[in-house]
Amino acid sequence: MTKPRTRIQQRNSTAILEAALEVFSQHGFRGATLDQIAEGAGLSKPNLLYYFPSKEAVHTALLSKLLDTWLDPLRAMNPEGDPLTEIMGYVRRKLELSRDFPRESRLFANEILQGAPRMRDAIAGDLKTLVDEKAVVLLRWMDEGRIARLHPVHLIFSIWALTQHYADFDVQVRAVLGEGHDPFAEAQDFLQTLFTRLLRAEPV
Amino acid sequence: MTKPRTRIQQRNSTAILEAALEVFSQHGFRGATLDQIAEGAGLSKPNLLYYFPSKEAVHTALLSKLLDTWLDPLRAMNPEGDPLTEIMGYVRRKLELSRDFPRESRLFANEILQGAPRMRDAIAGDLKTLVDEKAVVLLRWMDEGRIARLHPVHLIFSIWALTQHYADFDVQVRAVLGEGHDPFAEAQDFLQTLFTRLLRAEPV
DNA sequence: GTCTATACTCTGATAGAC
DNA sequence: GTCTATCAGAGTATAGAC
Repeated sequence: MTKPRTRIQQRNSTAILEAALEVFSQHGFRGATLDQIAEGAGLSKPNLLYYFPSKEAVHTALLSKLLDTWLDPLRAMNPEGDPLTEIMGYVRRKLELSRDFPRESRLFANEILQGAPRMRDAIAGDLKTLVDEKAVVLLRWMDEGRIARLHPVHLIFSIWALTQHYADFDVQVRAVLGEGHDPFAEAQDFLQTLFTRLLRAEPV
Repeated sequence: MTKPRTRIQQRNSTAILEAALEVFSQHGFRGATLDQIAEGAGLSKPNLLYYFPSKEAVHTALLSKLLDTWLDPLRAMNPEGDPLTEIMGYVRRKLELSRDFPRESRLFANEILQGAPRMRDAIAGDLKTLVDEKAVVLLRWMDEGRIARLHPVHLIFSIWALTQHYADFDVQVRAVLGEGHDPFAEAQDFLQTLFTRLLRAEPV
């Protein structure tokens, strides 16, 4: 169902993927059921399987759309820009992704938690390539003394960990903060401060 | 099966919980099956259900042991100690937990990802209480000018996010780093640097 | 205390009427 | 393109022999 032609097909395909995102992101691949997805999409189970040949196919369709979106903010980090501006922009965009697409974040988290059985290649391939490329840029900035010296790949990990935490552990974050908080607004401030302090070039 | 009496019961109970940890941490509650757990424990499925009345009971037994262990490092942060030493000690111990008990970390992550259906109370209760208590200590240290001023609860979140990332996203971390790395040793160095820079009291 | 056999439900997937 | 009916297998749980 890669190229839906009619409007009905378009609508149902979209409804299925939307419902599947909801279910897979909450229960993981094995914990999700076609019944739940079909109900969420307002279709019968056989009708769902008319659009996608199997549960696996629905999941794969979701994942393959995901990685690209996920990496866009890192791709957008400009090697020719101002280091601190570029890195802070990356942090901000990544946190916005967590805020606006928490289910996608959790879908990804579930996949990695389970050992990435359906994403191993993409991670060891496209993802690693992009990170290596950006690590070179970060290293150059460090060599030029424009940001503090740190392990560039772990620096990227730290951005992932801190931003995704607010999507993946949202329930815990809200429970611990208590009432009357805006977790993402506070996180934006906090991470701004954190990375500014971390990256400020050392006075030599 | 809270108080096993014979040695066989002790051994089987332990084997079940060990196997269940393996399965639940990888597939989440709904994705895990008693078949897998029974096989891992070397028991028949009915025999497993002799020790625990239901799948739910096995899962609950695991979770209730977990939270305490998980909070110990934070509890151990001494209000009377040297601020930087205490916080860095907490970071180190938390990362060691990730390294030594990655399955427990993933079990916890799965539970939170799924909206913490079986841990909501514990999180809004014991966990929040402990965090609030330690946040007061951190605030005092900040007021005394002994560490930099930051939102204390988000500071704790950042420690959780950064340390748990190395357990929960282990597959991704290793894939991106490539061969010839010791993720946890590198993380120890990296986080040491990160938090030292972050917390160094501002020259006023 | 432990096992075999089995009841019963859920799940992914298919067949075939409309 | 969509539905009803249905299947085979997996899933949780129980009964009852030993």
